[in-house]
Amino acid sequence: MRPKQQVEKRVADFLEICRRQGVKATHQRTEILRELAGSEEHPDAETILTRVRQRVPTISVDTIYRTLRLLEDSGVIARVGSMRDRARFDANTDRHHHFVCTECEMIGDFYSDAMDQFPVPQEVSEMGSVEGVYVELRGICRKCKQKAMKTEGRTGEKP
Amino acid sequence: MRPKQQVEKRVADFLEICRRQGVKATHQRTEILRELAGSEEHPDAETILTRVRQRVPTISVDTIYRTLRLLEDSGVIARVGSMRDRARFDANTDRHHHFVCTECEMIGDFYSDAMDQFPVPQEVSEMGSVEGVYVELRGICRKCKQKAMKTEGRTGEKP
DNA sequence: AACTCCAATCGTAATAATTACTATTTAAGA
DNA sequence: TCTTAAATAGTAATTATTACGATTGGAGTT
Ligand SMILES: [Mn+2]
Ligand SMILES: [Mn+2]
Ligand SMILES: [Zn+2]
Ligand SMILES: [Zn+2]
Repeated sequence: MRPKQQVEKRVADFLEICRRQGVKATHQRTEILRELAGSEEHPDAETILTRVRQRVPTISVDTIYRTLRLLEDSGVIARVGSMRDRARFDANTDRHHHFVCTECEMIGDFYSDAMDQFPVPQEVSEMGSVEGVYVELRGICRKCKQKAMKTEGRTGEKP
Repeated sequence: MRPKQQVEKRVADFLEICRRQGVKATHQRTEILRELAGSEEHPDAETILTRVRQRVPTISVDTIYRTLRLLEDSGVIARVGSMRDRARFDANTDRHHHFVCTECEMIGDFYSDAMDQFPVPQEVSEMGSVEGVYVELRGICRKCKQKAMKTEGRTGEKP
């Protein structure tokens, strides 16, 4: 849960962007962004739908997906989590990267100047122009490791 | 197109793995790997299907997807290209990373010791244990840039 | 080489995420 | 308040991927 103040700042910024881009600042859009901006867990579309429904009971899947695309295109949110069955979303616009648990799909943020300022290799410049870097560190999270330990113990040599 | 010699080496290695793991070295599996190992373009499942069909006309989608999963699980191939609508596959098992064109989805390999030996930040160690790094440099490839130039010229100020 | 057996394949159906359609509603400017 | 085009809700369509059940064939045995 992110601080309410920050969340409302993000929502206000979005309303300004709507005005500038000439798109309507609807209740649905506002609530979807508010939900995402308040979360640190990079939820998927269905999770966002379920949660926003508590406040806007008639909201539709179409609106969820359409709004997420709109927000992504405006640079207000990003899509994270590679090659999984479902997309995950992120309202954190600070330059950062992700740790992904391959077991439970938990996604955590981390920051690294070294990674941000990584020099683009020659061979890449020859392929095209680089506009963004996506880094994902993959492994097993604390929680899943502990769970594995317990399971191992249960099937172990104890009488 | 990768050299035929290298491709056949990869296929032979796979046949050995089949023997060790007690799974059957079928014609279909061999041809799927041969196709993928011979390509440098990180094809998707449908592309692989189309191409393998030229040599094995009756091969089914099920076999393609099932085999790709088998090869991935055995570490013979990898899945690349994040958060797109379809998965892309890679038979290059050398440690390397990718440049991805956001326009045409072209994927190119690059190598970087610096990126491979990157120290894992403290905050990540606290989240869990890192087992792999996935890096994607995103941008616009040469070909797409030239195409954009031409289109711009056509709609420009020339009489 | 013929025999056996179970894993693998084929053709097709099912699933699940995402996108599209259309009648209805609503944000926002006059 | 009135107007209007954009946005939404409810539902259907699309698309990648996975599952199913009948049939085939790889590979070990005789
Ligand atoms: Mn994040
Ligand atoms: Mn590659
Ligand atoms: Zn986990
Ligand atoms: Zn391109």
